[in-house]
Amino acid sequence: MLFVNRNLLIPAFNRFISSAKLSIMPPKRKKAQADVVEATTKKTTEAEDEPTTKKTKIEKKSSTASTDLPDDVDTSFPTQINPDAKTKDGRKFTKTIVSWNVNGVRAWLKKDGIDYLQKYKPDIFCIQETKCSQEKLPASLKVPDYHSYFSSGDTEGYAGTALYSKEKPINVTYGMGIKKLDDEGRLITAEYDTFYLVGAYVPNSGKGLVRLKYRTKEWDVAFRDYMKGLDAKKPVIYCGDLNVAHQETDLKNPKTNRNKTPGFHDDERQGFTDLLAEGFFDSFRELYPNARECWSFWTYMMNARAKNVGWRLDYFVLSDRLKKDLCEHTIQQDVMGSDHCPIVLQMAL
Amino acid sequence: MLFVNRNLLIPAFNRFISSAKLSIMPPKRKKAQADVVEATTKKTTEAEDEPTTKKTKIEKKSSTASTDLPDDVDTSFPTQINPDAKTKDGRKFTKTIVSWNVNGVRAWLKKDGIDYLQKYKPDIFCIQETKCSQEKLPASLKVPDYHSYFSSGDTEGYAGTALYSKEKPINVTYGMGIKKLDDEGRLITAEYDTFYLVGAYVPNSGKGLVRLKYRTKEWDVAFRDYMKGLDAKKPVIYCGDLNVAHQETDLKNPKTNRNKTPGFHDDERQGFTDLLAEGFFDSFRELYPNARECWSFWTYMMNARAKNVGWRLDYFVLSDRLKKDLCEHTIQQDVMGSDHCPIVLQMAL
DNA sequence: CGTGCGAAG
DNA sequence: CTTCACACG
Repeated sequence: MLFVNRNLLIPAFNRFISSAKLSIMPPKRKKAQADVVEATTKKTTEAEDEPTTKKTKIEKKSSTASTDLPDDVDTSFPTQINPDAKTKDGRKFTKTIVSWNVNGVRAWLKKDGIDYLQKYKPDIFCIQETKCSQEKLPASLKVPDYHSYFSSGDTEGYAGTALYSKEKPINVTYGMGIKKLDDEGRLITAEYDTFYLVGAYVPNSGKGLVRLKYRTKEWDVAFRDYMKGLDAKKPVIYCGDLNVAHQETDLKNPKTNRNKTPGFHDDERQGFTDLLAEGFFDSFRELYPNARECWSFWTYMMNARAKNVGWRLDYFVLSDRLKKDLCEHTIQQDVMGSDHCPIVLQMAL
Repeated sequence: MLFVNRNLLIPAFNRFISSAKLSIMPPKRKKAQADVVEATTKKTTEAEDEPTTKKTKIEKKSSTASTDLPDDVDTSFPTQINPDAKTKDGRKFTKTIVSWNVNGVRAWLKKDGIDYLQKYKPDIFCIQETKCSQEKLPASLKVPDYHSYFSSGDTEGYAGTALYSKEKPINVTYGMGIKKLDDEGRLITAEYDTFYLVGAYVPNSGKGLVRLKYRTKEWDVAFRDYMKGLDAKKPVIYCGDLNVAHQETDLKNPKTNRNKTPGFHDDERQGFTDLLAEGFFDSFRELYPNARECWSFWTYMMNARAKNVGWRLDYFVLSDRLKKDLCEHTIQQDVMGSDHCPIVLQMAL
């Protein structure tokens, strides 16, 4: 009969694999990315993440970095969790916290994303962009051994966050108590004995930066106050998709994206700087100031992940007084299931 | 690594097959359908195609039909094209004409629907519900040996028809010359030496029959006039998705759908009757007045095709004076790629 | 259920 | 590119 040509299944199956569930090959890191040759028939769409520079660069020995560094400086960072992570002064970690923008919790579920919990058993698991109203949350999101909390906004299928916790928090709150900023389900705060855990999906400034003002003048400002308030009571662990690449080394193409693409506008970067100035630190950069290609996000467009053209948008930002308890920060770049990958914080708390 | 469990691929692959490209099993016809047991956890959604009757019917020897007939009456009809089809008076067919509602020409293309042309090489091939504006028509829709004509409406991705012809028609027109009815790309007329070929996607009356008036009082009325006009000049072959099940034997569940579901409202049926009264005939019923389960459409919902709960919505309606040239009418129920299947007319012209 | 749109990222 | 909403069938 028509359509029963079994041979047709092979390429279809391959397409199926590469498109959907799983990727066998992790993205190549630490390889000369400046040499990646652009497709010759490049449709000048938005050039978002692709530099238009085609100058035949003189090859360097190990030109892995988007910002140059002497060859003897260690630019590496961990992408695999260290089961023996310790603080500087030798105390072993006691808590594992994960943050992951899952880009649609229902799609992520179909890709068996939830298995992550079974496999890595973090103490706290924050996810962003659930894109799912309370009513439509699949039952399979409930997981044994975890208390779970879901926040969804007013607009169906937009934004939304969730928090899983082995230990039942003392208290869980949603938003920062400001109506205008709390209607998109972007913020969950869990209070524990010795710290606050804040999971956030910071508003994207939008195409054409149409929402830049809302993001920087409203959200960032109010959120800074919110963090100060918490920090005055207990130290804070703040994590999530912060929708900003702080420095030039936090995205592949700083030159082409600066003040053009949401996530790398000077105002967004300044907002992050201002937050840190209030007594917080970027735990990843604390541990790996010279790390390069440390992306946690690759746009689905233009094959960015395969080419490792990415951004670091996901962070653990901690109260300064937690610095002594910091053990490790991992970026699990080979875990698939979203356009972001999970980031993992290990603390001795 | 996570997500590399090869065993997970098997069910995923099965789901992939059954959902998308191809179905290995043709729908079971001519089997006792009245005995099909309803799923016990039946969510009373709309009961559209499912009778709510659960009375334990007394089994009949061969209760294939939705309307009862003596056991010795032939209720069969061809689902495979007859390469030797002849007229009543023994003249072999010279022309093969196919009509198929493809439910999105781009999705249909991905399912290799276009291969149908290579395989069956009809002289004329009419498709409905292309759901594609002119600009977005994929290049692969152009096929060697065929002249092709595409009509698309004003609203993106809605309705639309096309016509392929081996022989170049004398003339091709779109619509019936009435602005209000011509803005959805529903009608293509090709003039040949000895006949007109009209391919149509008749407006669906819509959920809640919100568009019943437009369909019956405007479209049906105007279209009858249009047909009369053509028929006055040359005999007409009119085909397409007429969005009506004419008689009770033209759908699985006449009782539950009558005057409720679009396609089986008395006004729609009357419209069809009125058209025939102008000097046309339903070529399928002419050849197979007692045929049962002769569906050309199964809703994607409720597993209707697997259960063979369908409708005959696709027709070849011919000018009475073509009756002598009629050879065969096939309903290719095992050709997949849409929620409709192709219907095939063979004529000695 | 499945197709296509349009918004969002 | 991929998600989701919504419309339509």
